[in-house]
Amino acid sequence: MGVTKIDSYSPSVLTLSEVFKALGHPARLAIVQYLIDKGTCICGDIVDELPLAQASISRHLQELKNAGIIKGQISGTSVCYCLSDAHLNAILTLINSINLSIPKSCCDDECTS
Amino acid sequence: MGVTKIDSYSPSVLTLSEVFKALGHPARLAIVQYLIDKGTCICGDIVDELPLAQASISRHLQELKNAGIIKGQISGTSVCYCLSDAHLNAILTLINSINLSIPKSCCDDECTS
DNA sequence: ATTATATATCGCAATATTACGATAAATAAT
DNA sequence: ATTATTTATCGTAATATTGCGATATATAAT
Repeated sequence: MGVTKIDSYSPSVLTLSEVFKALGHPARLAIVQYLIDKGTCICGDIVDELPLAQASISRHLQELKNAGIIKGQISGTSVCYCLSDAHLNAILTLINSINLSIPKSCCDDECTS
Repeated sequence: MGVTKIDSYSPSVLTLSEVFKALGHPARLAIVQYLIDKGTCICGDIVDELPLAQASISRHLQELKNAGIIKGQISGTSVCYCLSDAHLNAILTLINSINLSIPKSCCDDECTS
């Protein structure tokens, strides 16, 4: 995160920003959307889905787990992941359903730059 | 973002992950929460609120603007910022109202590590 | 026991982020 | 015109993130 002054923020802001940060990478968001669609996955499912090495997928899954977004259950040699919180599922489908429609220059006529 | 393979994701995943990424820093989330509370701010308001230099606050405001989360309107020597999308406000208050309750180890008894 | 399968971790290189002071730019006030 | 005031940008150093191959670990199958 660069050189963030992590001690200067409230715990709730820190926790919530960690959740957003975890969702703020396209690979991890794609994993979450896969879970919204299919319910569960194992690491290999995502390896087949995204153009990343197995080690990289595993790292992304760990980060989602650390942020509390997914949880994993060991099942034989594999680990079955799912969304850890029903609220999160609701939030994400809500966000997806909304027309975010964010043009890169939202207000060129009234903004500084 | 390190070495992300940015060409391998759908535009919607990329856009949405950029929004999350922008919210994924405590200073920027604190700015957004300030805007939810007060409606508007100028750069100096946030400089008084957070323990960061003016240059750093300005950079964070630019990033929120680039992600389409806030917009700014020039007013004299200052720039008045506000949330750019009513939906976003709704999403954020929703998220804040939900008991996210994300323990760091959500499922130690069933997880790999 | 050996081999196959699945996931996690290590070590490294490339890149991105963060923060700061200094400075530029642009309007407002005297 | 000069001086404040406010925000944006530049340059730089410190740190974090990302991705990969290689390897470790752990269960399942033969």
